[in-house]
Amino acid sequence: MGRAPCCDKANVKKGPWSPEEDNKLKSYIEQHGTGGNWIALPQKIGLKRCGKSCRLRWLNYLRPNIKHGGFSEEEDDIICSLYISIGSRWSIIAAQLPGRTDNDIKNYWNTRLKKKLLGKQRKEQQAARRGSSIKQEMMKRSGGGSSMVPNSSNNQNPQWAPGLPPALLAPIPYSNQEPRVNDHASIRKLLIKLGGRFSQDDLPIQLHGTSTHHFANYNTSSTGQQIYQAVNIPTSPTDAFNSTGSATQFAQAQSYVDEAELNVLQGKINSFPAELDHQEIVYNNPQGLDGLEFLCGEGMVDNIRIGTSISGTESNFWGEMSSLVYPPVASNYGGMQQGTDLQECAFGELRYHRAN
DNA sequence: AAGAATGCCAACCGCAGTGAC
DNA sequence: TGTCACTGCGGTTGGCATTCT
Repeated sequence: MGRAPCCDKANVKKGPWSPEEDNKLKSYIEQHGTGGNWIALPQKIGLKRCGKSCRLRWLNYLRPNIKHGGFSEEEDDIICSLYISIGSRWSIIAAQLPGRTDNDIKNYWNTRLKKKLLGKQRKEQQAARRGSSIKQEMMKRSGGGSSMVPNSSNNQNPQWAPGLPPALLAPIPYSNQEPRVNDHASIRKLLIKLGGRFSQDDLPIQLHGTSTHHFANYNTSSTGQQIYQAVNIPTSPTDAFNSTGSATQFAQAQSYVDEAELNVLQGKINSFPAELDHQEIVYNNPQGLDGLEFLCGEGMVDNIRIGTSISGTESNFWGEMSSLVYPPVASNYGGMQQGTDLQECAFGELRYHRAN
């Protein structure tokens, strides 16, 4: 049985909104609120629009404190980091950028940011190509073994190596002659760069050590591996929050600053089971990798998607992978394990938005 | 200067989740 | 417990603006 249409399509206006329509909608909502029923709203105010259309217009354009265009580099970084972490969950990403809408971010990603990263990837490929030929030449001369597995002597950043997933440590088979980003150093550099400042062309890579509300700090563990801590961002809210739809509410919390709603939200967050870990989150979110082929090659993503490494081991791969992918923004591993910090962290972010 | 190509963004569409009954 | 209506989300499209040839 098909679903009944939400409105009479024949009598509904489509296309761009006129200033009159905007005024009607805006003034009504400002005075009366949405009334919790978007479908009925256009009839109430005499608009020949679908309720969904009204909602979209309000959320994406008429709502107060909406910012359009002019994305800062910090916002770029946040978007990229979150995209790597959680994929195209635009509403969640938007929740981390006050004043931005999911539609705005989605458009920005599709039209500019992705291309920007692609451009960087191409640069990396070219650099990697040059680098690998030099490396090969050196290996020939020294008669050395595998060039793909880094070790402390040839790794520019030996501290980073322990966190490498097997798939990144192993050579990736590829069929065509076009060199892809399967060169370890290139992947590492690219991912580190993606985890750091996306906007800067030149190394050295600058990680977020400065205090922003998203990237508060990162520490160095006893093993020397960098551990990132996101103070305000919950780890993958969609999956981290339970199935009551609270992720959606979290995403909206930035704009709906009604105290009652915040209280409801806090209740949901407080009931959140915090035992989920990164592995589960990423494992259950294979679609989060969609579109990332351009970052590390399709073969890599396929391997990631099916949850197996080149070596055939699955055990620790996701944990390692997530530690690689998550870092700058969404990782609060310790907090997740403790099962409490996420709640505080999530609500801290809400407080932040509310304060703004 | 004009047409074509590309970029950009607002809006639409359809699906999935959720709650009410 | 099942059905239905509503909401929210992500993908896609249409059309205007800008750039290129």
